Amino acid sequence: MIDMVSARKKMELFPSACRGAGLKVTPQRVAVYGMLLKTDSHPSAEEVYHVIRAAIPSISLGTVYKILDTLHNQGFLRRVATSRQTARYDARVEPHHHTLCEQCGKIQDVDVALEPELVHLEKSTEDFRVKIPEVVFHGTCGDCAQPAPVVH
Amino acid sequence: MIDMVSARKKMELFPSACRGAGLKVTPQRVAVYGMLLKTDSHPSAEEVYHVIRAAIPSISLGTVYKILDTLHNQGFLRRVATSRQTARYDARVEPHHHTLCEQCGKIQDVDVALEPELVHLEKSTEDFRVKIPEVVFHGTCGDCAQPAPVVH
DNA sequence: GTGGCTGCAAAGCTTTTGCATGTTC
DNA sequence: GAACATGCAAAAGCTTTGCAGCCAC
Repeated sequence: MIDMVSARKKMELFPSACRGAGLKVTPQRVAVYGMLLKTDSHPSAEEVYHVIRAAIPSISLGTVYKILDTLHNQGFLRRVATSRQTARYDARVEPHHHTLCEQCGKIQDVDVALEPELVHLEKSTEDFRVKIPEVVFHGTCGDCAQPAPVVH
Repeated sequence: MIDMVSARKKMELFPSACRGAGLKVTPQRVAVYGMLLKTDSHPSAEEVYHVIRAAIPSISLGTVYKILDTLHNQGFLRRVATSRQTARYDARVEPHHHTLCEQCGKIQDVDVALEPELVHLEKSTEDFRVKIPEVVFHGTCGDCAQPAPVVH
């Protein structure tokens, strides 16, 4: 479920945040960031590309990759940890966690704070600076758990 | 740090565990599994391939991929969650967690139980069957945190 | 002997790179 | 106008697939 208030705020701040980071405000960047703010499906680069093409038909997949990389490096986006080949993106940079369906790859948000344990864990990892602690719940989603339909 | 006692036990049980799962016991499989038991570096398929080649020069990369896939499907291996393209493997299937260096990709084990919180988290995710809860600590490892050496 | 496994090569998917052109500031 | 971003195409990286021959059981 998306927090539209927070999403709108981020969208409003985006242009000045870009300029503050030395990035130019292009329609492509705005569209990619806006799209990621409006979804909770943690799309891949390819999925972002297909959605953006509806609004900006001239955009290229390579540009989408470059934008995702730039926004990730600047901290506008998170790359969700998965055990698959394809990168998945998330504009919610606030601490939260994910379920990952090993069958279909679906990623869902898990909004549970992990404070007391986290402090403990961070202390235990000397020689490593933790930026984002993320719990990945590997498993099977509701759709994939259902018995396969009988084919006659 | 590797628990050699546990690793030796697993190696001894491997042949019968394979047969029990309907898998044949081939030198290639034994070598791949044995190699992963002896390391805590969470190697990629390519890295496994290079090590195994020293013992079995005829092995091919495709075979390594197939073996890793088979052993993962049968629960002998975990695929570690990362935010990179390359899959990383772990023969320690018992619950434990990882640090992930966003710079160099290094993965290290974090051995802290997460029991009380986990129960809480599992309850909170209806419609999803959790198999493995894994904490990924995204951040920067000691080597990458060091200031770049001055070049004259 | 049979079914499954290996080795090889080709193909597929995801991502990166280089460069000319276009756009933001 | 300068610096940066885009679009395009080629290439690189990782993984899967198909098939003939081989091996474990």
